Amino acid sequence: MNPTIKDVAQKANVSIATVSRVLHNLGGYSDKTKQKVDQTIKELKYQPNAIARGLINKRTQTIGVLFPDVSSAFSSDLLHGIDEFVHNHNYSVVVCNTDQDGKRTLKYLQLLREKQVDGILFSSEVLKKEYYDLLEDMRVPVVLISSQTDFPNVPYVKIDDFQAAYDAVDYLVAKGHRRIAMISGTKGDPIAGTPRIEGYRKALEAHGIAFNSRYLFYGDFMYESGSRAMKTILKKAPEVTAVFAASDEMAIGALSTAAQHGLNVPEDISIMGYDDLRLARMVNPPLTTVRQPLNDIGMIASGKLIDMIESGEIAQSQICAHSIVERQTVRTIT
Amino acid sequence: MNPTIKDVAQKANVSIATVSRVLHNLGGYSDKTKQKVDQTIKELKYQPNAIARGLINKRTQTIGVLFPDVSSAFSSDLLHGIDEFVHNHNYSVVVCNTDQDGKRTLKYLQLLREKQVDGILFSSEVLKKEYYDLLEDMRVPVVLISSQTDFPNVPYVKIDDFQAAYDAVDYLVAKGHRRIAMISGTKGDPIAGTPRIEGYRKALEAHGIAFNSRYLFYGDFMYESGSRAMKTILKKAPEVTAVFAASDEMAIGALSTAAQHGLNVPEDISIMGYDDLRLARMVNPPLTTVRQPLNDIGMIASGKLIDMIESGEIAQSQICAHSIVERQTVRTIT
DNA sequence: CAGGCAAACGTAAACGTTTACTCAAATAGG
DNA sequence: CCTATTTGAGTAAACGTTTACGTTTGCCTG
Repeated sequence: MNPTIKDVAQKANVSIATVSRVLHNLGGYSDKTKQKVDQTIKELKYQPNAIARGLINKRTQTIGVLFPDVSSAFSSDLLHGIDEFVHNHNYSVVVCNTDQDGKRTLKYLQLLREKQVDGILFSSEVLKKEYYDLLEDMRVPVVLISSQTDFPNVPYVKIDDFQAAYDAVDYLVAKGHRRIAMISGTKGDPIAGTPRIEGYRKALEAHGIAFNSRYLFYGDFMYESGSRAMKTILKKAPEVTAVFAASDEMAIGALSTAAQHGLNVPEDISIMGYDDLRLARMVNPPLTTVRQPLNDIGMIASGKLIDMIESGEIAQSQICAHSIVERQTVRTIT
Repeated sequence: MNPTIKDVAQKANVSIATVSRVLHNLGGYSDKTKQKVDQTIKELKYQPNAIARGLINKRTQTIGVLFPDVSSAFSSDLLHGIDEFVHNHNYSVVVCNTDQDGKRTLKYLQLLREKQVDGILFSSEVLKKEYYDLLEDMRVPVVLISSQTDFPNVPYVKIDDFQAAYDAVDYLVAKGHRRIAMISGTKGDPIAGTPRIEGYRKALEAHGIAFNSRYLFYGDFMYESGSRAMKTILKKAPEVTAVFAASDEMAIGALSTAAQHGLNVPEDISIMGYDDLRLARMVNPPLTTVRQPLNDIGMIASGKLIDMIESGEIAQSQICAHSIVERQTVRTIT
């Protein structure tokens, strides 16, 4: 249907090898032939077939990206960075939405294997043994995003969750708060759960504030759960002056609930988020939060992955810098 | 490296044709051979190579999706629906972020061609002649999302923008508003711009309210532009009682600005959005808006595209139903 | 002017499948 | 028991590239 390299060769009266050579600037042909070939390529509007190429050099110039939820603001910020970097380096991205479902994840991994992707980016999920085994089998480089693992040869890029939470709470304390509640992520989550809780505890302790389990609440990172948690905070621990949420979405849920209960933020209660999604700037008042540079993280992870693909060497994990972005949901208590 | 069909054939003492046959349940082999083959497939952990398969049947089971901005909430809602449908039908998705840049778009189209995608989903952008020509050349089915075209053989799926805007304004009028401003999208945008403005005008006229160009403002669908527009509304047309924004993001920008100017929404001014992104529920007060069923639109468009790929026939365009979702940013004026 | 060498190009195998064609053995029909 | 048909299987071409290797030509050197 589409013209092939063979068509070009025939029309230009050369062999396909020659066409291939001029296509790749490999030398071994005269200027005259180059001209002739270039010319007929234009005439026929010839486009190389990446599939055929992939078959022979065992490279598809494609990477697979797995997200627990593509439609979340978190994932799409990451995806933006990934897409940009990856395309700039002549790769493409195929996205898969795991829905946090092990079966689905495994299925997608199989799919990516069949499609011969050159590497895999695995985001925001813990790398289970069964995933790891399959990945090992595939002999394909993997890098984790916003996650972490002890399995060998799997670098990750993320921020320091413990430190970020610590800094957030430290910030709150510096602003004069002492009765600080936390809306944590999913209970037992070893990546985005426990470390952030630990950061919260340790920061409290460092300032001589006893950890009070009545001030610790669990959500699932989503808006509704933040909203629910805030309701119980308001009921059971109304003396709290500040709430630290382990995600912006939960923080915003808390914010709305507070407002709906007639509280002013930050006058009556301070709220601090985690992530710095685009959202955080858009709510009102704008959310003070700890920033994960998601776009950069996406780019860095892609960079590492492509390095691994092209060099065959294992990249180093990287901890990116977080920062606190002060907006208007935290007040100073005097 | 990985075992191929040939390895399986050798180990099982059959020909590769036989292996291929049992792989595809084509019949023409005894139970005994099937068992033997299935067995060795398991032993070798054989996985078919989709690249080789793609080369021969000229199908990659992959579709390309172009977004102006993958990281927008709008795109990611669409992507969610697309991803789900597409994967359920044994295709994969490769995403491209055009940044609304013609050069980039063309480049991606080329890329998708080289990668031999089976079809293309083109979202939220007008199909320029140069894109269309290239697409024609590629001989690949295309369907437009949230866009429209007169070019033949390119179906689209979207809502009725004129009617949706009309209904929104009609709703506002029914609530007693008469001085209604509009924050429109990009000036001259033939899809998401003009028709919505027309809906606004016509709805006004239908109720005997004269269109007043002082009440029409232009943004670019993004948060900041809504915010800016609101500022000028407040300054130049403070008598306005309701603002209809052509996107949720702009509506939310307007909302924040109103709040920052000490106005209560909806008591002092009503605001209505357009899209019903996840965001709309999260701001506060929750945004009244006209809903585009983005997830469904993504699924429907994917369905049409896959139909076209598999049947070779051109699908019908489809206008999806919009609806007004009442939340708390519009008040009744008596 | 023979010999050698580089430049310019062609030949063909390989990548891992699918599938049209062929063929032998088994079975069925008369 | 012989022929016709079906069943079970193998052979090889094809998909569109890349690339190792081979071949031809012309030119330079001694």
